[in-house]
Order: sequence, then structure tokens, then C-alpha cells
Amino acid sequence: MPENKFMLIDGNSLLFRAFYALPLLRNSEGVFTNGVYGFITMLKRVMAEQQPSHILVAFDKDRKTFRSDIYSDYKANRQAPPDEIRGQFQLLREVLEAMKIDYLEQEGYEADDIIGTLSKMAEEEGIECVIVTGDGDALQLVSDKVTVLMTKKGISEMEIFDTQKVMEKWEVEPARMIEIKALMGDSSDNIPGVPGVGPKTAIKLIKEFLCLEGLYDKLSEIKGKKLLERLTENKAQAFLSRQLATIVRDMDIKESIYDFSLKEADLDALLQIYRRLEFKNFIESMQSESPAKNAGNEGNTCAEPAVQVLDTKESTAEFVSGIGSTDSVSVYIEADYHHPMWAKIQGIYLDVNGRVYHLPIGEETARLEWMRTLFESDYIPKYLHNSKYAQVILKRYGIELQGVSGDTMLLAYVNDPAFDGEDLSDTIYKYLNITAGKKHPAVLVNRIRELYSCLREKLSAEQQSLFLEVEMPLSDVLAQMEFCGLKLERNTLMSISAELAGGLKVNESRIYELAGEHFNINSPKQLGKVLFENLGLRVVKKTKTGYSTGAEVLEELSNEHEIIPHILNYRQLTKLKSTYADALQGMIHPETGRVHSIFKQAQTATGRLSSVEPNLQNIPIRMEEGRKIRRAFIVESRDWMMLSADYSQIDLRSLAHISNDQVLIDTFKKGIDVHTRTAAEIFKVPLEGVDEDLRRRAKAVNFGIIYGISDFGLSRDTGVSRQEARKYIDNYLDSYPGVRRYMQDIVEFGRQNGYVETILKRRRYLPDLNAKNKMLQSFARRMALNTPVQGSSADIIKLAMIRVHEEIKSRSLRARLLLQVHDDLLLEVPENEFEEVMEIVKYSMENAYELRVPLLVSLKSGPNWYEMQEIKA
DNA sequence: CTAGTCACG
DNA sequence: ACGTACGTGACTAGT
Repeated sequence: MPENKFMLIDGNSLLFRAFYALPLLRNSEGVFTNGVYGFITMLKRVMAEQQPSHILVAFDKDRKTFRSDIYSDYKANRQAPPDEIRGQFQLLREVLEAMKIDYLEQEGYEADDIIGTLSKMAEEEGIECVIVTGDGDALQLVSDKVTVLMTKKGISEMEIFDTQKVMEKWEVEPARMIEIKALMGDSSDNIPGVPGVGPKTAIKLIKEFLCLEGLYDKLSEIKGKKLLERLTENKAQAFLSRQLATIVRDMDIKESIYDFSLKEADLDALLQIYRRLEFKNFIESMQSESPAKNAGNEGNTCAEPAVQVLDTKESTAEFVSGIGSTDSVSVYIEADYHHPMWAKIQGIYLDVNGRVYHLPIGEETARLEWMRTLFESDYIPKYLHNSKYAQVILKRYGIELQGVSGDTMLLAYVNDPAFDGEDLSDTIYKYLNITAGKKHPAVLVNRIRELYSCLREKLSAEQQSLFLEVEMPLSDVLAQMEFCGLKLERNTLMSISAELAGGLKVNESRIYELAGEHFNINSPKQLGKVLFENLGLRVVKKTKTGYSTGAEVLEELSNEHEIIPHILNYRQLTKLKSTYADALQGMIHPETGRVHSIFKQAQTATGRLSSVEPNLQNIPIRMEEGRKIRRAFIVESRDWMMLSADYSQIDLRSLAHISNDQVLIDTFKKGIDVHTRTAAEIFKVPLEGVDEDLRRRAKAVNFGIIYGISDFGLSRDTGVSRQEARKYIDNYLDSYPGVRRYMQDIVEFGRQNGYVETILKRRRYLPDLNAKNKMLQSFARRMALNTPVQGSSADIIKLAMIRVHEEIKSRSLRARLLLQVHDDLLLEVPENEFEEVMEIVKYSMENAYELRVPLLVSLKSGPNWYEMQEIKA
């Protein structure tokens, strides 16, 4: 029989710990859950490690009435906990109830006191006791029988304290910890202590005098005059502090420790609350631990459907020929990698009218032929999740996927762009509330059609059009772009890399020379030490973990030490070398000699695309040194040309349209430079009187407006004072009253409806517009201001891409779209098609959507992505 | 796996 | 009183 082991948990300190250690997390109802999540994670871990026989969670009860009046005065000064955590205490209680873990709270006492009392009871019974807490006060309870497990930064690490460990760290017996606290105080607990006495002094004194009484009896022996003075002056406060720090160990508690034995959790109740909180990991681990218990109950978990394996050519041919246009087919491609240009197909799962079929592929790629007619037939409607992936990977095997009538990933994205629905099983879980226990492809493919219907029903008429007329056709365009890729010359990258390496070598040795030592310049930690400790430079800004060494900070210090410009230069060179010159080489596909980025169509909250593996939307251009990287991006062959087409000021034009501001509209209609016009308006000078500097500042204001301006941000980015920035903003809003109205209206709309929307009615939900927390609210406010602008621009260029692609296809041109960089399209075009394609692109982009202002596109062309020359209209 | 940094619109 | 422009992705160090 195992020995008894009693685990006592400080519910308050651990929940706070978890709350602050994890990023704010909410379920779809907006309930904050990060604290509970972290708490349970910790709980599971310590229970697995310690294997207790009895367990209890203690909570504080009623913070206003603590041990004594004096005590409550101090405690009342504590910061009120943020709103986001309060509700989590109740949630945690509910989870504990489902887990059948007892918890206790008692009027007028803190969790510590309950723990102190019960640990004493355990000691008296000779039972081993482990205290789990995030609060150092508990160390005073350590003894032969009592150990303390304390969180060590964040929640992932715990430090175990027994008597020996306490002695090592604090040099006194655990029971004397209260004497130390009495002297040094504890700011987090509002224990004052003796001012000017920190841990070092407190330890020294208590080691010598053992306790407060001993110390004050022999005050005359104290050496330092100042110290003596402080101790004398604060005698009462020291004794009070000790009282505050002392945990009560003799509360009147009715229960016996034997009442808190470990019990079996109520799995159904637990599953239910985990679902409500959307703790998918926990749900999955529950199901993998005991699948039998949960299988088939409530209809919420799903049994695996019967799967018919297609393993002969004849039976498959027969099966395929039996499928017609009235059937519903869902397709799931099982592959070994997430990048369609680098993955191998392992198998195909199909759902036809609710029955699941599996075609294993593996090495036998010839089997894909058996499916060709099904995949390529335009008239058999198919449903997929992320059809672009399937389209690209199949194309590599020579199969053109046709007849995709619905993509559930895109549908989920139109429904709510904030949800990360790339994973099919997550999406099924969210919308159908079904947990696909093992994420088996058969289970997943079996639910695609249901998911499709469920999501379609949720959409408004406009959202349906957005889905059917924009996202679905765009998926095709992007598939073509991904498959095509962009030709990248390895040799060019290699020589750039070598050049950078040369520069770096010189740079590096100069830095070591100036620093007087060798260190890793890439490590912000080591660099911070060298700059701010060894060289004694001014600390401008700190980060959570130490000194900030970002470019902004370094710029500011650039005149204070010769090393700084070298570091900035080093940073620039390493960035270029590692991220671009070197990394891109590894992304060149051996079979095509090109790089094939994935354009994520369901990623951003605003409706923009994003580009990964590699990210081709952030290839350097602003700085000449980096811009040279673009030399490596070349065209198909010598008789082709690169064509780039970018929208001029598309965001400000979207803003003009959405806000219906007459001044802004007038500016664009007359073709006046918008930054110059803004400068004239806010600085109250005639248009001709606007110089470069005024225009530059006005440009920053225009950007600020789009981003949801604050005087602070504007002042930081322009260098003018905050008051000055405020004045610019006020002048702007006076000059553009339509914009002011827009800013008010959109926030009000968002508050009323819970979301804001773009010109194509793409929504972004912003529940935080009504948050109590001011910071969350102002974040949401800025998103509400920015999203319709950024998102509408994204809508417009998506429409343009579809039109360009369609036009090229219908005229059987060889030209092709390569990239989209938010307001910029890049194509490669055979020379003999150049004039025609140029016109198609310009026309399609400028007429993609009719705004209250004209859209203007400027074109450039060249032999590679670096040498691009403006084409005059 | 997170934090810091920096590349782009 | 408090922290601040919007939207992304990749690399490196250091746990």
C-alpha cells in the first residue's frame, strides 16, 4: 500500500501566476481562459510527478476582511486584480468540481492560512506534505515532512524546496523566513519591512541575531550608523511586518485531512466544461487516454466511418464511373508535408454521398491516374478544405483539379477571419462541435460536406458573394502562382552572400576591438551586457527580459559610441545574409529552379494575403544594399520581361471612399499629391508652399490616420513633440471632417454590431470595443479604424487579380502572375505579349472596383526584379 | 517554444 | 493612470 502524500495547492497565487505567464486567451464567447488553462496544465504536471494520495486547493476568501484590521489596511492597498482574471476563479472552481478535487476557502483567511493549518495537521499525523504555490511566503512552512513546490518564472518550471534548499538559498532555517520578511518586506504582498533593508542585510542580521527580539535586544551591537537609525525608527513596522508575513497555522477547520482523498474525475462533466472553454488539447488527451469511455456518446465525438479501400484499377474505374453530377464528393489529400511543392501524396480519401473511400498511394503514384477523370471533370462538384493545396500538389502529378464547388477553409475564413481554420479538424470541432478523436482522414473527409452546409448557412448574402465570387476564384489564381513560382538565380545569391560575408568579417573584428572582447553580436542578451554594462552606455529602453538593443535605441545612441554604427551595420548585413542571401537558396526547387511561396488566403484578420516558405512579400527594397537581393529574381528566359504594377495610395483612396470625405475625394479626383495636400491643410500653407519636410510630416500623419492614430505614436515616428503631434491630428480632422465622422461612425458601428466590415462586407469581429480594460478597448478601436481601410484595399486587389488572371487565360497568353505584395502585382511576360498584357493589367486593376475616387496604377518593367524602370503612360 | 529583432506593405 | 500607431513572416539565441 502506497504511503499517504498530501498535496496542498494555493489556488490564488497559482491562478495569478498562470494568468500573467500566458497571453490573454479567450474562447469564442469572449470568456478569458488563459489562467485556468495554465493552472490545469500545472496541476496535471505536479500530480503526475508527485502522485499524491490526498489533494486540496485553497482559495482566499473575501479580501476585505483579513486576519486583523491592521492587516486589512495593508491588503486593501493592493492593486485590484484585472477584470480578465476575476471570472476565471469561478471557472476554475467548476473545473475542480468536475475533476472531483476538493477546494476550501474560509471567511477572513487567505489560501496560505488554510495551507499552513492543514500542513501542520499533516505533520502531526506524520504524513508527507507537498505545497504547490507561486508565493514565496510558504517557505516558512518547510520542514522534514513539508516541502514546497514553487513556480519559477512562468508556469513551465517548478523549483522544489526542502529544508536544505531553503538553507542554501536564504541561509536560515525555514521557520526564520518570517524574520527576514519582517526586515526586507515584500512589495508584492504590501509588507513594508524596514526601508533600506534588502535581502542581503536581512539575512546577515537574522543569521547573527536569529529573530527580531534578539536583534532589538542587542541593537547596540549594530555597526552601521544609518542602519541602526533605520532599525530604530521602524521597529514597530518591523514587528507588524512579521505579523503580516506569518501564516496562520491554527485555524479552526472542520474537515480532517483524510477527507481530501483523490477521487475519480467526472469525465462527462469535465469534457463538457473543457468544451465550453475550448481546451482542445485537454479534450484530445482525455480521448486518447480513454477512447472507450467517450466513443459514441452524445453524438459529439464521432465514430470512425467504414472505409472502403480502392486497391485495384478495375474496381476503382467502376467506382469512378459511377459518380455523376448529382453526387456530392468530398476530397482529402493525405500527404507527408505541408508545402504542396515539396510534399508527396500518400493517399486520397473520398467521401461520396456519406460513404468513405480510400485510395492508398505511397510509392505507387500511377494509381493517381485512376482518379484523373474524377478530379478533372468540371461537372462533378467537389468539396475540400484548402483546395489550393490539393490543386497544387495534384498539378505536380500532372492532374488538373477541376470542379471545386466549395472550400471549407475559405468559407470558415469569410465567416470569421480571426479563426485559424487551416486545420480541418479544428474547424470541424469549432463549427460542428465534433471532436475527431484521432484526426483520422476518414473521419475528417466524412464531415466536409456537413461543415460546408453549416458554414454556408451562417453567411449573409454579401458574405456568400465574397466567398463565391472572390475567395473561390482567387484560390485558383493563387494555385497557379504557387505552382509557377518565381525564377531565382542561385549564383547571384551566392555572390551576394560572399560579399556580405566579407563585409561582416571586417565589421565583426572592429566590434570586438571596440568592445574589448569577443561575444555573440547576434545575442541581444550578450550585446546588451557589452553596451550597457561594459561600455556603460545610456539605457534608453528596457524589454521584459533585459536591455533593448533594437535599431531605434541604437540610432539614438549612435553618436555616443563609435561601436554603435558598426553594430547597426552588422545587424543589417547579417539580416540580409541569413534571411535572404542564404536561406532563399535552400528554397529553390530542384525540379523547377524556382521558388514557390505559399500564399495563405485564410491567414490575416483584415483579408490580406500572406506569403510563406519563403515569404516573398518582404524582399528588401527600401535600402539599396538589400534591394540588390532582387537581382537574383529573374524571368523565365531572355525574351521575357518582368512587369510590376502597383496601386498608388490605395489605402488612402479606400479611406476617401469609405469616409466619403469631400476634401480627400477632391484631392484624388484632381490628381493632387495627397501628402502635399494634407501638408497644405494641416500646416495651413498654400499647395505651392509645401516643401519636402512638410510633405514628409504630412505623410506620417496620413499613415497615422490609417493606423488609428495617437499623438504618442505620431510623435515617436516623426520626432516632433507630443503636443505638436496632437496639433497635427486636430488640424487634420478639422480639414477632413468626413474622416472625423468616419472615425466616430465606424467605432459606433463596431460597438453596435460587434464587427466592422470592408467594401465587400468582409467582417472582422471586435468584441473588445466594449471591453472594460482600456488598453484592450483602444487596441480594438485602432483595429476598427484600420481594418475597413486595409481590408477594402485587399478586397480591391483580389478582384484585380481575378480579372487579370481570367483575361490572360481567355486570351491564351503565356504571361503569368507571379506575386502579390498587398498593393503590387508582379508578372512575367513574353516580350511579344508585353503591350497587350500591360494594358490588361493596368485596366483590370484600375477598374477592379468602382470607388468614389479613381484608382491609379503605375507600371514598371525590367529584366529582373531589381532593374525596374517606370513605364510612362 | 518564446522573445527580440528586422524585412515588407 | 497607462501604454500606444495597422497588418504580416523568418531568423537567432537561449531556454
